[in-house]
Amino acid sequence: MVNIKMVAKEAGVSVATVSRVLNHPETVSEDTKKHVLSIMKQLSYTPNSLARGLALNKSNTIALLIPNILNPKHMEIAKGVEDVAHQKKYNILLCNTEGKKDKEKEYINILINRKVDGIIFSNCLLSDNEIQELASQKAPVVLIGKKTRNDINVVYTDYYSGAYEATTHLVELGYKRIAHITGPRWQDENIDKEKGYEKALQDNNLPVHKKYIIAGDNDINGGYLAAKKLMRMSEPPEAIFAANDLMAIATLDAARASGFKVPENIAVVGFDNISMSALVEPKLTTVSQPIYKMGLLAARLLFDNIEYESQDYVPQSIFLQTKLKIRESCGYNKRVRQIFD
Amino acid sequence: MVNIKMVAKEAGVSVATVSRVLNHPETVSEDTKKHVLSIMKQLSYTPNSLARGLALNKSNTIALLIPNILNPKHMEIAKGVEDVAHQKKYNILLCNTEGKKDKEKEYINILINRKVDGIIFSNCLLSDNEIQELASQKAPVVLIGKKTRNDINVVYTDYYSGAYEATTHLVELGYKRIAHITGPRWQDENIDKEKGYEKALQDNNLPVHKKYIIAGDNDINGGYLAAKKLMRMSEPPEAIFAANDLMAIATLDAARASGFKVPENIAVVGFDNISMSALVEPKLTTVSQPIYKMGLLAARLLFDNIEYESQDYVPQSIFLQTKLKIRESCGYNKRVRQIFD
DNA sequence: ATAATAATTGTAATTGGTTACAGGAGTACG
DNA sequence: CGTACTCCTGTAACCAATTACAATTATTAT
Repeated sequence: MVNIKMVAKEAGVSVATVSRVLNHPETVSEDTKKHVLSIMKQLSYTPNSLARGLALNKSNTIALLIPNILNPKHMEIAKGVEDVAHQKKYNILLCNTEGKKDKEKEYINILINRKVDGIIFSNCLLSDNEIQELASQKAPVVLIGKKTRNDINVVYTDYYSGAYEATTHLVELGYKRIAHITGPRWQDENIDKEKGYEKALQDNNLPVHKKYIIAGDNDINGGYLAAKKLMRMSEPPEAIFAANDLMAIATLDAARASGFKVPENIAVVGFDNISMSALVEPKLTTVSQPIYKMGLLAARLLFDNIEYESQDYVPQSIFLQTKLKIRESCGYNKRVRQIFD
Repeated sequence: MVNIKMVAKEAGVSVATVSRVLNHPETVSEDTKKHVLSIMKQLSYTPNSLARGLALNKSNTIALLIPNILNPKHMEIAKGVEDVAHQKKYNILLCNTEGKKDKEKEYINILINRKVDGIIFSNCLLSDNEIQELASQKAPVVLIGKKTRNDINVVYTDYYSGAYEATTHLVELGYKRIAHITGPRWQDENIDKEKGYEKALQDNNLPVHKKYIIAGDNDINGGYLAAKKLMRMSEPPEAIFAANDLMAIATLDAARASGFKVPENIAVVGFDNISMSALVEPKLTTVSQPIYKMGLLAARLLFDNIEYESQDYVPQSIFLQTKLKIRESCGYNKRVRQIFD
C-alpha cells in the first residue's frame, strides 16, 4: 500500500508538504500542489484513515444505536442519518442493542475507544446522568425519542398528544371500550403514549380500565398475543390503540383469526405510519410521525455539535408534531354516516 | 484520556509489558500480569482502537453494503451479520448504496482506507473482475445473492428453482395467464427468477408473453404501479408472480384498488417470506428463503476468511434451497377443491 | 559452581499520518 | 544595502499502540 512517505519521495518534497496539500492546500504554492497532486494520482495514493484518526483523535465515524434492526421505523431513521452522514463524508457504525442496557453500555465503551465523533441513540436506555456524562466527556450525543434534561440534544415527537388525538378520534367515533397495547416501558415515548391515551379517556368521561392496557413489546408477535388476549375477553374492547404500527398490523391479523371484522367489530389505530400501514387491509389509521425526518434532523444536530467543538455549545431540543392519518381501520366513514344520518 | 504510557508508569513497568498483558498474557509472569491488570482497572484504561488498528493494519470492523436500507429483507440479513459480528467483537459499518454503482465504488474506496477487515455485499453491483481484484488485493469479500466465478465467497439461494416452483404452483392451480413483476435487472437473482418463471411456463406448454413481464423495481411503489398496469390490460393476467414480497403486498393493494379480489379474481405469489407477508390479507403465498440465515452464513464465511489469513484460502459457495410457503393468496384450498370435486 | 537454557522484561523501531516551529527565499521599503 | 515582512517548505515531535530484538534474571543441568 502506498503511503505518504512514498508520495513525498516520488514528488521530491517532504511528507509535511504532501499532508498540507490535502489538509491546507492554501498554504502550498500552486506549482507544488499540482505536482504533488499528480504524483498522488499516479501512485493512486489515498491517506490511511486510521493514521489520520490517531493523529487527530477523530475517526470520521458516527454511531447509531437502535434497539431493533428489524423494526422498519428504526430503519427509516437510519436512512435519514445515513443520508446526511454520507454527504458529510462520515461513516456509520450500526449497533443493535436489542433493547438491552448492558449491550448498549458495552457498545458505548467500544465506540469511545474507536473515537467515534458522535453517537445517535434511538430510544436510549441510559439514565439521564449516564447520558450527560457521556455527552460532556466523551462525544457529542443526540437522542431520538427520549425525554431528558435539556442539556442534551434531543429529537422528540409529541407522543403524548399523538396518543391523545388517536384516542379522541376513537371516542368521537363513538367507541366506549378502548384498549391500548403498549410498547416497552423503558422507552419514554411509550409512557407518554399511555398518558395521552388515559387523558383522552378521562377528558371524555370514559373510565380507564387497567385490564384494557396490555403490553405488546412493540413487535409483531407481542402485538398479536396482546390483541388476541383482548379479543378473548368476556367483554372485549370496541377499539384498540396500538403503540406502533407493527403491533397494529398484527392486531388486524389477530382480529381475523378471532373472527372480528375491522372496523365493524373492532377499530384499530396505530402509531408511526410506516409504509406498510397504507398497504394492509383495511388500511391502517395511524398517528403519523416524520420518522425519516427525525433521523435527518438528529444527524444534522449531531454534526452541528461536532463541528461547533466548543465549550459553550448549546444543546437543542427539536419537538415535532404528529398528525393523525385517517384511513380505514376505525371505520371513520361508516361511523360518521351513522352518527350524522 | 489515559493511555498505555500512563498505565506503564503507574505500574512501574514498560509499555511493552502492558501491551503484552493484553495481547500475549502467557508471556508475562503471573505477578506482573495481576498488578498491571489492577492498575488498568484502577485507571479504567482501555486501549485506543485507532492506534492498535494502525499498528496491526486491521480495524476490527467489517462493512455491510446493501442497496436499500428500507427493504426488510436486507435488514434481516443485517441482523444475521450483526449477531455474529458482535459475538466476534467486530463492528459493522453500514453502507447504503442505493443500488448505484458509483456510490458503491465510492464506499469501497473509503472502506479500504479505513482498513476494514472484510466486506459483505448484499446484491453487489461490481463486475466479477472488480470483485476479484478487491477480494484478492484488499480485503476478504462475501457476496450475497450474486453469482460469480467460484473464486469468491458467495451465499446464494436457488432463485431459479424458487421461481420455477412458484410459477408451477400457479400453473397447477389452473391459472393460464401468469404475469411476472420483476426486480431490477442488475441483480443476478432477478434474472434467475425470470428464467425460472419462463421455464415453468414452457415446461407446461404455456406461452411466455413479454407483455406479462413488467419491471417493478423491488419496492412498494414500483410493485404497485406494475400491478396496476397489469390489471388494466384488456386481458389481465389471472395470476401474478412478484419477484419480492414488498411488490407482492403492493400488488394485493393494487388489486383492491382495481376491484380485483385476491385470490378469486387474481392470484399472487411473492418471494422472500418477510415477516409481513404472513400478516396481510389474504396471507401471502410466497417463496421462502432463509434470509436471516444468509446473513449469518455470510458473516461466518467472512470471518473464516479473515481468520484464515493465508494465500491458499479456498473460497466457498453456499447454495441454499427455497421453500414454497403456501398460504392464501393463490386460492390453493378453493382451487384444489374445485379441481378434485 | 558454572554453563546452558528458559522465562521475563525493556528499548526502540514501526505503523501513517498531522502540525508546531524553524529556516530559507523572495520582495518591499526606508 | 539592510531590515522586515511574507510565503513556502522541511525537520522532527507527536498521536497510542505492537513487537523484534536485546538484555536481564531465574532455573536447570552438569
